[in-house]
Amino acid sequence: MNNFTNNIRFHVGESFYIKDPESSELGRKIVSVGIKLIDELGFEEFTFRKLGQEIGSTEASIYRYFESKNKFLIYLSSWYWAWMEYNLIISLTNIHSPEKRLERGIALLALEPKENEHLDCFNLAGLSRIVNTESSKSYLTKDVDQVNTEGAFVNYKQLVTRLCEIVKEINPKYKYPNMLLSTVIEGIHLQRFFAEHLPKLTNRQKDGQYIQKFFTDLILKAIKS
Amino acid sequence: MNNFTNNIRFHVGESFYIKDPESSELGRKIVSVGIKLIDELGFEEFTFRKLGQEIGSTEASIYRYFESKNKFLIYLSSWYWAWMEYNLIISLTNIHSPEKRLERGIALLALEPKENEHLDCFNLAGLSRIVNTESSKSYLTKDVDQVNTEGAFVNYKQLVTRLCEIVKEINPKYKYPNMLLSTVIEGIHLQRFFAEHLPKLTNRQKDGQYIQKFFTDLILKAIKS
DNA sequence: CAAATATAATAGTATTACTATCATTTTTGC
DNA sequence: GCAAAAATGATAGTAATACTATTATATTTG
Repeated sequence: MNNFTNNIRFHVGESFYIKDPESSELGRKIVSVGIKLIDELGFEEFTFRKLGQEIGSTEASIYRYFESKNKFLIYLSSWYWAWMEYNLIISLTNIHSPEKRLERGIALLALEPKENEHLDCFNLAGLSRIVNTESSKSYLTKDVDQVNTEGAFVNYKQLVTRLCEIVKEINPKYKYPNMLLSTVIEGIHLQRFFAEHLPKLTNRQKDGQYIQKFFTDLILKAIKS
Repeated sequence: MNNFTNNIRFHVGESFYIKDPESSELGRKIVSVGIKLIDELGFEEFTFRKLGQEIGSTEASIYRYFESKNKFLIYLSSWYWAWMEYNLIISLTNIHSPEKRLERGIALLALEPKENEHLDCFNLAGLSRIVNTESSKSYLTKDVDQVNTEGAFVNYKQLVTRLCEIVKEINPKYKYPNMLLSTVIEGIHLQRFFAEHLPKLTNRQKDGQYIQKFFTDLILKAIKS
């Protein structure tokens, strides 16, 4: 059914939780219902109070796991990127052509997990929607430099770096691999959002893979020398 | 010194203000100091109370101009995009080659206005930074469909449409002009932000024009048939 | 100059984003 | 099996936010 072993854990920097939520029943409930609530309400309307009520616990208990809802969001995003990197590694195993590797990478980034697929307490479809819509709010703030030094974005940067290496294999002279990859990743999120809410900013096609195709085409043409 | 006449006004949909801020001294103060405060504090920390104190007025008075700080942000963004469209029109006058037109369009989008340049009560450098960093927060919310029907994004969409037309001139068969342009516009904002705060996600170069060059290169390669 | 309108001053409400305290339950180490 | 430690629950409290309401005072306008 799935490729995961029971032993794998995705690492999130310790600055972003007070107590590891994967270490207790309550912690796992906070994560699973937290994902559901952010997905339903949006990050602005989501509060620890509402989450407490939903899981039959209290605000105070949640604060023993996470310092703030911003750190909770960073925690979730970081986990997501660690999980994506793992997926990437698996998806690229034994694929040798760098073009194929890059294509597969984009495909993975553009893929929306199936509803109800989950890994431990993480609902993947919900988490993917959250990262899509909410995660930019974790860096578009005045404290970005602070949380960055605490490691909020290492998992994300590592994934970008990994994909950049493939670009460099294809064209070592290409001057903008990091810009290209970060533009593409954020662009995928944005286009997914636009397709649903601001369709005049996209070119939706019957073919469900058009976002992936657009970005694959974009990236491959860009790095051709 | 500048190209603007005293008679030009940029149109923002009426849903986004209660009373036209350009119609009174207080209104103009709200806008000019509002821009300054959002720029300094970030949108999350910005409040009407702080703005009231800063301009020697009260929260209640500001609420007579704007229903909420979200609508204020939409107002500012809409004004910005109307202004950008006007700039674009001027910048493209008498330029006939569509490639040149597109290049100039990107250059304009990537340009950061000089400090202290302003048009009426709008400080352009500050407003540009706000649009860069904060404006995505006006659509990445659960009420995006509602504000969209009220016209929050018409000015933005219109600019995208205008640029798409140039793309279609160059290659009428290109399938993704809207995706390409919205990706590029948002990408420019993102890369500017990354250059300052998350440099590992960019490829900063000594040449101050590298963002513009990257996106021009990207877009022209993408639409080549 | 009266009437209309805009602004200021003040107060109030429900909610948020926390922190603090203390009692109770659960876990653990011996 | 029990005491000590740790985790959770229950409750309360604070400062700030995002507003709304009321009334008084300026300012504009016909």
